[in-house]
Amino acid sequence: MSSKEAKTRTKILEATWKLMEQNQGQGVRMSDIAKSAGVSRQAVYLHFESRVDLMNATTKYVDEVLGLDERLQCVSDAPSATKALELFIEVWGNYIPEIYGLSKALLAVRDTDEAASKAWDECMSCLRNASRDIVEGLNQSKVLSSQWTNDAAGDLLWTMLSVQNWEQLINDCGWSQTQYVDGMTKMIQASILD
Amino acid sequence: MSSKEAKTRTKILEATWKLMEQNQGQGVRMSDIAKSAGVSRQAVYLHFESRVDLMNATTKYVDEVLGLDERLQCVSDAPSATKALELFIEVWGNYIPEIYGLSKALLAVRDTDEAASKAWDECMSCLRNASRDIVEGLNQSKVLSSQWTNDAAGDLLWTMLSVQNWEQLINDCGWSQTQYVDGMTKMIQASILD
DNA sequence: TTCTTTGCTTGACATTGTGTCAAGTGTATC
DNA sequence: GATACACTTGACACAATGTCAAGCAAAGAA
Repeated sequence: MSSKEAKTRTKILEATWKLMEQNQGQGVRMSDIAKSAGVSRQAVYLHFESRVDLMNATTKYVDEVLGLDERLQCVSDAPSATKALELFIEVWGNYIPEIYGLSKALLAVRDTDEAASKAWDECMSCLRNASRDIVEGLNQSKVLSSQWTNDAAGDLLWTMLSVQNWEQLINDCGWSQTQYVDGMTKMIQASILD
Repeated sequence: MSSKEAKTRTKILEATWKLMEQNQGQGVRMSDIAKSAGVSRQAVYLHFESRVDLMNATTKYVDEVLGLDERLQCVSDAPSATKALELFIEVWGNYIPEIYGLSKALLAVRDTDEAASKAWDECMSCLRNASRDIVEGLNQSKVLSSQWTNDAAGDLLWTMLSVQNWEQLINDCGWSQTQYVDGMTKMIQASILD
């Protein structure tokens, strides 16, 4: 019964995800995760090498479950490049709250751990590539502001849509989710469109 | 000789600052700081309650030494609101690299420690107020884009100028310092000016 | 049914870094 | 010479990660 192993693994991943979101990525111990998953602390170490390894695996797991790629599908199907930009901001902007806790946890260890950094970058590269594609589309439709190169506009778009900016506007400035999406859309349109 | 006490205190603060910048705020232990300051580890605890207390004190110290307020003086003296915006972005943008290491360290503990959060917010409120003032000036000069309220534009300006955005553009996107200042200026002008 | 393997448990232990405590040292000052 | 002060020294408590070895219970093979 090798499915038992997989089941336990999934239980641990689910518990990790849940706790990370509950506590916004802060102060979640290995023993908390084990308890929440209904297994011993050591069982966690039988499935994952270390805390960082577990977090990376959880990131991958969450990514599969939530399916950002599929959500971004509708962006590719957009009738125009400008509409694609709008949809992109909306889809990603509404995705952030779902992954916020885990993101925070990953970002916190990113600086001290090479593997975590890689995991985060991998996750982000999806967004970065999407940003580049959008900008490329805008450029081909001749609506990209002439003051930017494709690369610069892509970097800016990607940076503006960072989890940290979302966090700052929502948490520190008290913006609502709709305010965020609307505001970001207006701001980005103003800065990179002609 | 109460000046000896102050001297030791300063030595510790200087050592903390130096190590934080050297290691970009990561993996700096109390014993490292003590050794670098040339005092015993316990001496550090005689001057500062805890690690977080020390970091907050260092933040204050650095703030005094570098004098952001004075640097921002030239912004107030600007001949026009639009020029003030330009100068603001330049002064702050060039200030970031000087406080980057310490900022990272402070941001890292911000989520787990109330006192650190307060210290950071206090430091940021200076920038936030400046952002508000700039926007207010732009509004009075009738050059603020009509799509924003004063508050929203202030929040956006402040968010765009975050240390994290600087970090992402410089470290992840490989922008140079000049590219950052120029890019930010163009982007912000495009988004909040008429 | 018995034997073995597999997945997990249990409890002990090493390690690292923070923070505390108490006794001791050296040195200006009265 | 006595005193107070700033710091040192070394031991300790504590929390969290990660390791190790022995054991247990159930599934599958003989």
